[in-house]
Amino acid sequence: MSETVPLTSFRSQYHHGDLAQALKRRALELMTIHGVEGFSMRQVASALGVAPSAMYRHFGDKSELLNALAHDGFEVMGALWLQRLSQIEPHIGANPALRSVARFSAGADAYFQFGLDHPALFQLMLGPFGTGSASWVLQATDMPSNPYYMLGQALDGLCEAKVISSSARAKAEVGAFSAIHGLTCLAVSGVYKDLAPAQKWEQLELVKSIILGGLLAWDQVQAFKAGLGAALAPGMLGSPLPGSGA
Amino acid sequence: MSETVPLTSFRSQYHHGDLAQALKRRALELMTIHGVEGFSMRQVASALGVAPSAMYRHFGDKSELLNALAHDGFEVMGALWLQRLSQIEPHIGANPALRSVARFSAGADAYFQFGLDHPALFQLMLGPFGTGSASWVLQATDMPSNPYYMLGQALDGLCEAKVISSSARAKAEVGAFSAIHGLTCLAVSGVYKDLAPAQKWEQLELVKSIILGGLLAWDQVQAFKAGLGAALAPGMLGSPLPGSGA
DNA sequence: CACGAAATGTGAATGGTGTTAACTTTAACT
DNA sequence: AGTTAAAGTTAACACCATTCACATTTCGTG
Repeated sequence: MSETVPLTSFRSQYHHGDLAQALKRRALELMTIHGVEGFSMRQVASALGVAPSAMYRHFGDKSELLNALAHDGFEVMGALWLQRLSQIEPHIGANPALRSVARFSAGADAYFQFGLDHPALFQLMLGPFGTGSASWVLQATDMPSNPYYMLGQALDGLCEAKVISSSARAKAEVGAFSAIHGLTCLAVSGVYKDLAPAQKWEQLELVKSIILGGLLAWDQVQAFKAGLGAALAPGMLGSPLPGSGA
Repeated sequence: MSETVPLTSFRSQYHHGDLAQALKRRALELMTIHGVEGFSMRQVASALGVAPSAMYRHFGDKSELLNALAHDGFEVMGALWLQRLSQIEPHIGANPALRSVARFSAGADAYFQFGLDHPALFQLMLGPFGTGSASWVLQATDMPSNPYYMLGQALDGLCEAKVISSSARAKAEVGAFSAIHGLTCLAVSGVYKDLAPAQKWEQLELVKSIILGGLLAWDQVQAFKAGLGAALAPGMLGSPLPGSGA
């Protein structure tokens, strides 16, 4: 009986059985160790005992491999998000308002935790690397495992539970995502990167409070800013002043 | 009269007069064009018509050059911040509350504008590059041209004008900085990078509203979260759930 | 079952990179 | 003027991504 599928787990010589997969695994390992910038094709090839040129049968390019890694990373993040949601489910009671806040909070936790657990991968997915796989996040708006989409659902929940007004809901995505993403960046590879994990989680708590408060007080702030706009010269607020220099 | 300072602006041959400076200028130009990752020592050397090894008389390392660039960048950002402040000064009236809000807003504008104007430099200063010059921001807390320090002053202003409570002030830095930094990252090299400038500035307006609202409603949210904490299992909120997988 | 075709891996080579070492030229200071 | 240190040069090393011609293995099909 000749099996059509190659099932030998260790390959004696020439053919590896399932490179591409092994390649991605090793690449992720090495990237986790050496960071995104310190990552090299030749290293992963040699770590698998394979010629560097062999990789190009499976990934036409370095960026193609990194994109594959990033794509897988989004699914891992999405799974973590869902896992967090189901983990809190038995404990969040029946109050719709509290439920919606807890689910929003769990989502933020998932995003943050993913960054802390997989800093290099996070950087690859949402940082300035990988041939711009980040803009993918905005486009596939209907796909789960898209953090932007999942955040939107959490905000919908807050709105339906009357925790935030629908006018706040309409504008909430950018601010909420910016704050959570910004803190994650700072905690992973920025200003806060040397803090202890417990402190990082406390900071996430602060950020979530700001977001929630900002959405709660949305209409109040709009009124405030209207008064401010009257006090300022028109167009002074929130526009690029001329003469910035290069 | 033999001048001790070399004042010839064009160097005929061997000695350049003031490399190091010219090096930094060219490096910044090339980095602006090719991005941080596409930046190369040899390119800047050849752009100046100089041997690659000549650079190492002035910068012991690539990272040393990048750090010098980042350091200069912080001063440019600080200058831009001050410039924005002085530009709005004649227009913001006498109302202390409105004044403090306008100054906070101007600071956020400066940070954001710097990112849009100098994306590569911004990335170098506060992104995952440059041998961690980012953590410098937290340390030199008394130095002007430190955005974290300047943001702190803006928040102090809001507190003194009674726009936000002192308890909100005490916790405000992280959330405010995260949100502004996060949006700047996303606009420069992330999810929002392909949006038109006007749209980016609108988004900054949303982020500022969230921050301001979050600080305004701070105490209200703390009460809310206290109720939420009672509804949830203890320690469920804002802690890394176990079993995240690798 | 055999045999050609397609898939997969190898070795060597190209051009680019950061960095160093030994050497040369210029400026600076007695 | 002559020594010394600064600042630049050439040549080399090790590493990198990528490619091309070639070798081997697997698969589909006669």
